[in-house]
Amino acid sequence: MTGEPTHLQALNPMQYEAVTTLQGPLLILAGAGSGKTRVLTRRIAHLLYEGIDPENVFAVTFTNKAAAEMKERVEELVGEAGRNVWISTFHSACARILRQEIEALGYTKRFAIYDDEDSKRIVKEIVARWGYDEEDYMRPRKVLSRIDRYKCRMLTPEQVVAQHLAHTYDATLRVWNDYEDQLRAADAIDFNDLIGHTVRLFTEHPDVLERWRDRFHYLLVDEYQDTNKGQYRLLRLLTGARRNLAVVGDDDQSIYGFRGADIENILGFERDFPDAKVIRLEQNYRSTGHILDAANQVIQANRHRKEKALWTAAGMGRKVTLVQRRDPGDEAEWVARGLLQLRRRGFTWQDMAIVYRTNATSRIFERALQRHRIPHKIVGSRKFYERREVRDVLGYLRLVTNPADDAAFLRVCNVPTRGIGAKTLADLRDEAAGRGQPLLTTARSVGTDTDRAARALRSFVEIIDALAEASRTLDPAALVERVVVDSGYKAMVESEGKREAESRLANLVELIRDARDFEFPLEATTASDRLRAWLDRIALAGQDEEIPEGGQVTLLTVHNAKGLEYPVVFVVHMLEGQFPHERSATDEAGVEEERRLAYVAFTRARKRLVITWNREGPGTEFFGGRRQSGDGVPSRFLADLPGQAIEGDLPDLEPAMADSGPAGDREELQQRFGTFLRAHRERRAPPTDEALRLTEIEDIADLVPGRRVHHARFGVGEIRSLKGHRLLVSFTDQRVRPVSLPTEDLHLVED
DNA sequence: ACCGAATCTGTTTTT
DNA sequence: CAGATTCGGT
Repeated sequence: MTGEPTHLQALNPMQYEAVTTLQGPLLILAGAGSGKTRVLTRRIAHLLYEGIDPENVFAVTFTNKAAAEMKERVEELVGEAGRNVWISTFHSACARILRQEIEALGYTKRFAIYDDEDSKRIVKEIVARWGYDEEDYMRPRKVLSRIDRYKCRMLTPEQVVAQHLAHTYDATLRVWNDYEDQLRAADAIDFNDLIGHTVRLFTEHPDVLERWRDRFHYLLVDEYQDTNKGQYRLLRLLTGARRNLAVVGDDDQSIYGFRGADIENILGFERDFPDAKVIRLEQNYRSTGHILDAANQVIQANRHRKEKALWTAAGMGRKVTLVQRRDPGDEAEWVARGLLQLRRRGFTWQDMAIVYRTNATSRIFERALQRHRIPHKIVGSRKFYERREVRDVLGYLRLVTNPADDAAFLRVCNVPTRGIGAKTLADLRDEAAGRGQPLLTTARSVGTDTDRAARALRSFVEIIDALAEASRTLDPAALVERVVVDSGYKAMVESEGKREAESRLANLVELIRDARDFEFPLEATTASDRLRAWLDRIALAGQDEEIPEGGQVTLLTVHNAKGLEYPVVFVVHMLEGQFPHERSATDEAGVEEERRLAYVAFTRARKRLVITWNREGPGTEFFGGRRQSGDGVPSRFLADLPGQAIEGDLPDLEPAMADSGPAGDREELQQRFGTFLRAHRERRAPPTDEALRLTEIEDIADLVPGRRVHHARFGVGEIRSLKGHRLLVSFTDQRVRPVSLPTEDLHLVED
C-alpha cells in the first residue's frame, strides 16, 4: 500500500478502521498496548488530511502529560497545522471556556480556581463555625472528601438527600451549602466546578452552547473509561447533532473510581448511541507473550468486565520473574542490584522503571538506588508547585488577580508575620461576613488608624495595592520578582537557617524562570491576562511537565504509570494490604479496581516484568521511622498468575520454601498459595457472631465510653464517645469509625 | 496578641 | 518525618 499517505501506513485493519471512520459516534475498545495513541494521533492527522479545519478538532486527554505528548506526535505527523487543534485535558479546556464565558453564571472573568488546600481552608472554617470541630467524622479533610465525591458525580445536596446517600441532618450537607456560598462570594470555583459549571453554562445558556458546538465539529476522547458523570454530560452537550464523538477506552484500565470515574460511561455508550460503531483493538504490540499471559490471567478474575483477550504476535519472551526477600531493605537492595545487572546486559537506565501502589513506597527504593549511585527520578512525588514558598508567592499573585480570593488572603496575609493574628482575623472575618464583602476590601476600611490590628491589616492592603498596580504593566516573571521582594518574603526566607533558605530561594528563582518560559496563549494580550493564564496553567498542571530526559530510572505509582511503557518494569511491594490496598479492598468493587491496577502495572512492561515483595511487610517508614505493622503476605493477585509464565520464587509462608528456589511442581505450589491466602483472609476476618454473646441495644444510656460493642461490618469495638446521634467506636483493627444512630448493625457484647 | 518550642497526629490512588 | 496544633513565655 505505497499509495497511502504516511499517516495511514503501518496500521492493522482494525486500527485503519478506527483512523478512517470519521463520521458519527465511535467507540474504540483499545486494550493495553494496542496502539491507541497511534490511532488517536493518526485519526487527527486523517481529519486534517480530509480537509477539516484544525480549529474544529478537539481532543481530550486526562493528564497534561498525555496532552503534551499527543500534541507533539500530531505535529510530527502534520506539521504546523497541528498547533491549531485543541488538545487538552477536560479541566484545562473548561478553564479556558469559563475564562471567556463565566459571566453568564454570575462570576467575573477574574474568578479564582481553588485547589484542594484552599477548599480545605474554607471547609475548616465552616466546620469550626458550626462547632463540629470536635468530631472525627467532621474533620475538614473528611468532610471535603465527601463533598468532593458528591460533586464529581454531579450531585446537589438535594439529590444526595433524595437518593438516600445521606440524611437531611447529616452535617456534611450544611457545611457543603455554606461552602458553595463562600466560593461564590469569593468569586472562586473549585476543581469539580471546572467541569460542573461548564455543564451548567451549556445547559442554561443554549446560545453559548451553540457557539461552542460550532467550534468543535469533531471530538476525540482518550482514556474514556476514566470519565465521570460531568465529563460525560459535557461530551454529550458538545457533541450535539453532529454526533462526531470518538472515544477510546479500556474498561480493564479504569483505575480512577475514587475520583468518580464511571465505568457505566463505557458500558452505556452503545445504549446512548445505538448506531455507534464499535471497534476492538486486541492485538498488543507492547509486551512479550509471558507478560501478556500473566496480565490477562490476573484481569480475567474480575467479574465485571467486557470479555476480551489481548494477544501478541511477538514471541513468548522471558517469563515473569517473582522475587521474595526477607524484609523491605532486602527487597529494595535486590531491585537495585537487578537494575545494575540489567544495565550490564544492555538496557539503559531510562529503559527501566520501578512501579508501586503508594507514593510512600518510593522512599526505601530511592535510598537503595542512591546507595548504588543509580541515576533516577521520582515522578509526581512532592511537586514543585506544592512547595510552601511557591504557593505563598502564588497566593500573593492570586490575590492581586482577584481581590475577592479569600483563601489567598488567608494564606498570605501574615506571611511573613506582620502582626495579623488569629483574633484579628476572626474579627475581620465576622466583619466581612456581615458586610458581605471580601476580606481584602474589609481590611481596607476596618477599625481606626490608631488600632494596632487595623494598622497591621492596612499595611498588608497597601502591599497588595502596590502589587496590583505593578501587575497592570509588568510581565508575570518580573511581577513574581516584585512580590518576592516587596512582600518581605525574601527577607523572611533569608533570615532563616542557611540550608533551608538556599533551597527555598532556589525554588523561587525557578518559579520566575517558569513564568519567563511559559508559552502564553495568543489571546492573552494584556499583562493581567498573561498573569491569569500562567496562574491557570499552574493550578491545573503544576509546573513539572518534565520530559523524561534520558539516563534515569523512573520511580512512579501505578496511577502515574498509566499510558506509559518501559522495556523493564519492577512492580514492587506486591503485598496484601498494599496491593490490593487495605483501604480499597473492603468490598468487591474495590478489589476489582485494585486488580485493574495490577493489570495496568503489569502491562507497562515490554520485555521484562519482575514482581517483588518481602516477608516482613511494607517498607513504608511510617511515623518516627517505625514501620507499618503487618506480616508480609504476598498479594492475592499472585495466586492468579499462570504457573508456566513465571520463574523465580513462589509465594509461600515457609522461608525454607522460598529459599529452595523454583523446584517442584509449580501447579501444586500455586494451589498451596491459594490455600494459604484463604486461610490468611479468614484469620483476618472479624470474629464471628457465634463466638460472642450479643444483645440488642435497648437504651441509649448503655452506650457509655468503654462499652464493648459489635458492628455488623467492622466487628468488635469499644465506644470512645457519643455525640448527638453519632457514636465513635474504636475497632479491633485499630481504626476509629463513626457509627450513626439509630442502626441495626450495632449490638452490645455481653461478657 | 505574637512567637517559638513542645506535642500531637496522620499516607491510597490525583485531574 | 513533617505539618498542624497547643502551650508557655514575652
